[in-house]
This record gives sequence, C-alpha cells and structure tokens, in this order.
Amino acid sequence: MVDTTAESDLLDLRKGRPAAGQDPVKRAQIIEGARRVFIDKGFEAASMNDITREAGVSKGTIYVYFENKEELFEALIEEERGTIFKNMYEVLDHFDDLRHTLVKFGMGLSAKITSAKVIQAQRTVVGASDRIPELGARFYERGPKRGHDKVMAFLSEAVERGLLQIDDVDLAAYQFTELCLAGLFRQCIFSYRTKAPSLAEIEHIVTSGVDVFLKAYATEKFLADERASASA
Amino acid sequence: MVDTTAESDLLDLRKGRPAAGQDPVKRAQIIEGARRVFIDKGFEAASMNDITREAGVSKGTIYVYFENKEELFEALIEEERGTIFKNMYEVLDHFDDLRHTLVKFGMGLSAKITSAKVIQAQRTVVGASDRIPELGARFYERGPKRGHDKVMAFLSEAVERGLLQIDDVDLAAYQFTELCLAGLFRQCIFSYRTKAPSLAEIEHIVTSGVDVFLKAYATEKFLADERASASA
Amino acid sequence: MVDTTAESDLLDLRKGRPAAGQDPVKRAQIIEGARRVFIDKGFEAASMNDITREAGVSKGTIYVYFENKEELFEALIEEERGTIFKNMYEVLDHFDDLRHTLVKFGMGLSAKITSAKVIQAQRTVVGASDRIPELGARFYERGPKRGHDKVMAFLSEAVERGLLQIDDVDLAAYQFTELCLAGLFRQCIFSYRTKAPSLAEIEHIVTSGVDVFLKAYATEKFLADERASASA
Amino acid sequence: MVDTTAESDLLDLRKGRPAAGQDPVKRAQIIEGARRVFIDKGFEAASMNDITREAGVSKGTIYVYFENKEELFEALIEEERGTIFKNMYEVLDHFDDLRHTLVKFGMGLSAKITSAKVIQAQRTVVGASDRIPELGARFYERGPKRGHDKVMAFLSEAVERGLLQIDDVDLAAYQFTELCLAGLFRQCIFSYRTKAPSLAEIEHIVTSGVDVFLKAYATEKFLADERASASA
DNA sequence: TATGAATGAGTATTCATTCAT
DNA sequence: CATGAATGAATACTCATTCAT
Repeated sequence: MVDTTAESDLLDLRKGRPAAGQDPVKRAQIIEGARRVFIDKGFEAASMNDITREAGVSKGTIYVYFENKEELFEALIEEERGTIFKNMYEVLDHFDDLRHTLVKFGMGLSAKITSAKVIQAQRTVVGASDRIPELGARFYERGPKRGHDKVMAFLSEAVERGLLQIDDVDLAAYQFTELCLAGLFRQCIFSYRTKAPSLAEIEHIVTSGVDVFLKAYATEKFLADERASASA
Repeated sequence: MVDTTAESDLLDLRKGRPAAGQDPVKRAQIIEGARRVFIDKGFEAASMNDITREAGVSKGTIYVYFENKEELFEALIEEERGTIFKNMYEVLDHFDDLRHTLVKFGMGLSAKITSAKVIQAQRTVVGASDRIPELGARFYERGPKRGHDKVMAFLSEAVERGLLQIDDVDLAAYQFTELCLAGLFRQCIFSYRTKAPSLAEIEHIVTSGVDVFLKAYATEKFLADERASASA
Repeated sequence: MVDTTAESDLLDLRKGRPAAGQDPVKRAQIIEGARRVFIDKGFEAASMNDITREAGVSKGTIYVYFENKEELFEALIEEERGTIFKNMYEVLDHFDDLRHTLVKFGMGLSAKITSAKVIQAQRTVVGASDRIPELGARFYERGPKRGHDKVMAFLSEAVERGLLQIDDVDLAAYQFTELCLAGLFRQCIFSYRTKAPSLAEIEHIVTSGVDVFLKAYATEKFLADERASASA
Repeated sequence: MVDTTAESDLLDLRKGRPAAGQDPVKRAQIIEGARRVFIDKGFEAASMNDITREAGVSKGTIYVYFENKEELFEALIEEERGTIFKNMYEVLDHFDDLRHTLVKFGMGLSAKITSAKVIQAQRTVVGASDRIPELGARFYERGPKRGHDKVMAFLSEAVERGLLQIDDVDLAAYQFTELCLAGLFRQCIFSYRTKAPSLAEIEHIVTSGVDVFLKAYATEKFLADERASASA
C-alpha cells in the first residue's frame, strides 16, 4: 500500500490535499503508531497521547481519521488480521499429495499463529475482549473462523474424493488445527514461551499431528495410494 | 487482648499480633475482594476503591499488604490457579477402562477450562501478560503445565501397561488435551462464544477426540481387550 | 460571471470583486448560518464548524470576515435586533381609540418578546453579557430602549391630546410595558415557561394591564369620550 | 468563614476528620471558589480547574463533594437563592398601613433583584438555562415564584379585609411586582445599566408603581381610611 | 496500626484558530 | 482569495497512591 502511494507521489497523481480523514499515507502512519503503542501496552494502558507521539500526528488529526480509541484499535486489528491470514490458505488448493498438503498448511498455520507479532496482537485482542466483546468476536470470526471454513472445505473435498472418511467435518477441522498447534498457542499466549517455536519444532509437531489425524480419518484407498507412491 | 498478651508484650511487642501486612486472615480477605472485582471487571477496569469496598478493608490497609495494584493482582492469580485446577486430575488414577477414563478426564478438563469464570480469569491474565509476562508464565506453569505433566504421567503408565504405543509422550499429551478442547478455547477466549459450551457438546467433542487419539495411539492389545469387554 | 466582468477583469482585476471581508452577500450568508446555529445552540455550544456547514462557506472565509467567534456573534446580534423589533411600533401611529391602540400594541409587544425565538436570542445575549457587557448594552439600547422611546412619544402625544394625565412619562412608559408582560418575561427567560404564552393569555394580561394603566393615568375627558362611544 | 476555621482549630472543636464530602467548611470553601468563578465567567466558560485554583482544594476533592460541574453550580445557586430572598417577605406580615407596606416591600424587592451581585447570579442562571433548562426553572420556582405566592397571599388578605378589589389576584401580583421593577430588571440583566439603581430612584419608581396599583385596585373603603388618617 | 480524605497527574475527546495548498 | 486539514491547548472527570489523623 505504501509502495503504491510512493509511486503515485513520484508521478504526482495526488493533486492538492486529500480530503479530511482520506489521506491513506497519514492513515497508515497513525495505524503504524497505534500498532506500536497498542501492541506494546495493551488496549487500556495505551494512551491516545502515546499514539499521538508515536505516530507523529496531532491529537485532532487522529480524531479526524478515527472516531475514537476503540475504532482506531479495531482498524488496527482489521489490518493486522488481513496481514496475518493472507496467503495462508493457498496451499489448500492442491490435492495431489494429501499428507504433504496438510503438513505444509499446518506448518504455515502454526508458524503464523505462534509468531511473536501475531501472539502479541492476539494477546491485545483478548485483553480488550473483556471490555469490548464484539471486538474479539469479530477478530475470531474474520480470522480463525474463516480459516476454519477453508479447512472444512478442503476436508470435505478430500472426503468426496474418497481420501478421508469423516462424520463430523466441522469437528475434524477443529481437531486438525489443534493437532497442528498442540499446546503452542496456550504456551505462547500466556507468555510461558517467550519466543516463537522453531521451524524444526513446528515440523515435528505438525508431522505428528497430521499422522494422528490421518490414522483416524484416512480411507483404505488413501493408504493404498500412499503405499503405492512410496514404493514407486 | 488475651491475658497472656500483656505479659508477652513486655517481652515482645509483636507477639500474637501480626506485623504490618502479616495477618493471613486480612490478607485472604483482601484477596477475596480483589478476586470478585478483578474477575468481574478485568485488571484495568477494576478500581482499588471497588476492591476496598468488596474486601471491607481500608485503602491504606491494602497498601500495607500489597505494594500496588499489580502486585495484588499477581497474588490473586497465584491463588486462583490452585483453585481452578484442583481435583481435576483425580480421575487419572484409574486404569481399568482407558477410553472411559480419558473421556471422563477430557470432559472435566474441557468443561473447567471453558467455564465462564475460568475464561474470564484467563482473559484477564492474558491481557495482563503483555505488561507482566512473568505473571502469565507462572499461571501457565503452575496451572496448564502441571495438568500436562499429569496427563503425560498417565499416558506413560498406559504405554508401560501396553495399552498405548507412543513415541513422543510429551507431544501426545498436548495432542490429547487439544483434541478435548477442539477449538473451544480460542472461541471462548476471543468472546466468539459468549457462553460456555453445553455438556452435550463437550461430550461430543471429547468422545470424538478420544476416538481420534486412540486410533492413533492404541495398541492391538488395547483394541482386543476393548472388543472382548464389549462382546461380554 | 456576468459578461461584463470578463471585460473589467482586463482593466482591473479587483473591480467588481470586493476586497477581503467586504462582500456583503457573503457576509450576510455567514451571518445567516451563524444565526441558525447560535440561536439553536447558544454561544458556547455553537461550534465554528457548525456555522461553516450551515453558512456554506469555509472556515478561513469566516475568519476573513470576522476576527473571531465573539465578533461574529456580536455582528449577528446587531442584525437580529433590527429584525425582532421591526414593524412593532406602527400601531402606535393611530390615536382614534387609545385603549384599543394600547391593547393592540401591548399584545404585539408581549407576543414578540415572549416568542420562543426571541427568548432564545435574549437568553444567549444575557449569557454572553457577562463576558461582553457592551453586547447586551447595545442590544438593549437599540432594541428595548428604542421601543421604550416610541412608547414615550406616544404617551406624550396622548397627554398633549388631553387623554392621559402623566407626571413622569418615562416611568409611565416602563410601567406600561411591564404591565403588558406581567411576569411573562422572567418566566420565559428562566425557562420556567418552556413554551410561549398563548394569544388568549396574552390578551387577558394585556387587557388587564391597559385597564390598570388607564385607571391610573386616564383623564376625565378620555373616560367621558369612552363612555360616549360605548353608548353609541 | 476562614476565620471560623482558625478559631475552631484553636478550640479544637472539630474532632477527627469529617467524612468524605461531609466537611461543611470545605464545602463552603468550594462553593465560595465556585461562586467567584461562575459569577465572573458564566457557567460554560468557568472551568473546573479555575474553581480548583480559586477554592484552594484539589480536583478530586471537588468531585467528592459534588457529582459534577452542573451539580456544583446548582448547589451554588441554591445557596445564592436562599441568601437573596431571605427576609424579603417579613414586611408583608403587617397590614396596618397598606400603601406603606407595599412601598416598603416593593423597595426591598426592587433593590434586591437589581443589586449587582444578584443580577450577575441571575445572568449566569439565564445563560446556563439554555443548556440546562431545569436549572433555570428550579431557580425561578424556588425564588421569584415563591415571592409571587407571598405577594398573592398578601393581596388576597387585603381583598378579604376590604382594602382591595381584585378579580385576578394572580395577575395583580405579577402587575405589582413589575410596577416595582418598571424596566429596571431588563436594563440590568442586559448590562444596559452597569450599576444598581440608587435608593432614590427605586423609591421614585416604587412609590409611583404602588400609586398606579392602588388607583386600579383600591376600594372606596381603603381610600376613605387613608384620607381619614391623612387628615389626622 | 488502620483509616479514608485528599491529591493531582492522568484520561479521552473537542474545537477555535492557523496556514499550506 | 478561498479552502479545509491539521493543530494542540483546553475540557470535565477518574483513580492509584499518600499521609494526617
């Protein structure tokens, strides 16, 4: 987004001053400042003055772009969400190797969710959820929930293809996700782990998780196929 | 106030009367008030005045027992932990019916962790974790971690008894726990679910989770035993 | 915009276009917007942004025409005064029926002064008078005072015509006005009455007021005339 | 007030600390500061910080004694009202000389209402009435309205005694009051008069007002009595 | 020692005014 | 000249903490 702006600046496409609350550069600048402060201090402890200072804009300007503190926080989370879950589901488009696809997706998911940046954002949302429950709900709905739906769709497809045998696909999708995280989420969010898990660790966990998942849900057909391609 | 005091006062002015901030009854009284307020409102929104009122002690007294609001909150969480996870692990002492034991334990765990009260407390801890990371860490360590250890011990025992076949017991224990929660924790903590799951739902999830778990880890011996007892 | 302008622009770029703050149309436009906002919200609660919106001019332009908010308000009041008391005194031009003339005038006066709009304006002026005393003074001088002078002139004329017998015409004029308002002004300005008095009420008050006034000041000649015309 | 405190401190009559918001000395101190600021600047322009400074107490303390700015202002007005209208109606207890009583009462009323202090207070109330109409209403109700009722009672008594002949006592009471003020109130409240009228002026106005009033409402009996006592 | 009245720095938000465009 | 985005001082009010009683 910034890139595009920079580019248009070069071309001088921005004629005159942007309308109040409409300058995307300034908006981004405010959100960036807000991100630093909110992530660092949490919703309640973050003060609009801090954000003012961090963003390098005046108090009034923030209030032109955002109705109030809550809305600013929501906008930040909205952005964050987009960033976090972007490109995470593309890997689910391929069915050629089910196990490999699940591992690859699971690792991406696990790595993303437990990354320091994302954990902190989630911590802030959880903290704020107490006072603004809809905010947490919305975050979950448009983030984790959306991912869950993608996983469900993928599993359904695999069932149709005769690779998996699942009664409750919804539940199975949750099980899959949890098997990929296997304790990491709670450890991270409670600051028990202070740094993100290594890739090796994630691989170990996800490989095992997929194993468990397939032992429970794979069809004979899938296992036969796998044996065949392994011997090839 | 007791006759003996007069005498001992001469010898030791402190005896029989706790030093400042040392009376465990008053301390407990303060923590009890703090619990109600913190759980009800979250860390930031809870005011020391609320706690004062709820605990029935004066402002000054609280500050004799606890350096500040944060320290009081820490002390409360320290206590809370113990209470939440108490009695949860007793069911793991029985091995006569592995599947049944796992389901029973899993349901207890799932119900506890997703109960409104406990979710509230966890939300508050997560929110505060950002500012006081050790707090979350300690909470996790002495709560979830301890439970995890119990599960590990249980699984190890089952392995030794030839009922389960597990390479990485640590990981398997995490997998088991997560299978029992299957999405509930994240849904609850983000306020996506605003009320605790029903017992029926928990039963459905846990039964399926144990199923998956056993399909992955149960030995032939266990399955044979189960078939036998089923036909009996 | 008119064709002739194009020509004169060549000769004199300023011609036809008023200097800064000199265009009476724009000035009127601003005042009209200010009127709506100030009357509606009072001095303090009215925001320059509201006026900007209502007047359909930009912030900067207002500040070209008026030094600041206070000065704009003063200009508005200056105008308002004229509008409020316009046409109120015409009825005083007729002497054919003194009692009737007094009642008619008194009713117009009373209705005007206690009308919602005018009360609002007066309240705003009174409120602002504390900070800008000249403002209230000027309002009174060119409004109520001017009316008082008209009443005095009328009463003097009536005295000369032998209809009234008055020592202190100045005082009598005040008395007449007050008798026509009889408590209404204070009730309205203090918001004790939240809506303007009805015409019937005003008629009752004014009729009685004129009665009192004439009992005190009417000459024998006037009374005789009145009796005569009544019997006719 | 400060003196009293110093004195009682010497005598040590104030045992212990008064309860929060209960110390009448501090309350008076706050109201005194508020009076100065509110009277000087009007409701809106007065800031709680100003009052804090003027009263010599901390922000928090004010908010212990008064819920908010509005309530503080109301408390001040409540006080002011009491002070203003105190002892004003005692003179109405005597009927021995109706004219004299009316003049005496009218002069007290007129002097009071037009005194600088009272005018300023009324101006502040009128200004605030715009935003808080109930406030003005309450002021009127418990101040001017109460006075009006006393006048009505007095006039009714006079009617019963056969001294006056009045159809609408309510209206007559208003007429009497207005005749005593004869323009002064509006002149003062709009800052047209910047200082209170002299006693001589008030006497002139009230004497004339009572004259008009009695010419309109006095019975033959009263006039005969007066003539009699005059010749005596 | 316990109390709770007092403190004042801190909060989010508003709005008259300025000045680059 | 006109514009309206940006400014930041000012607002009412809160609350963790202190300290005289």
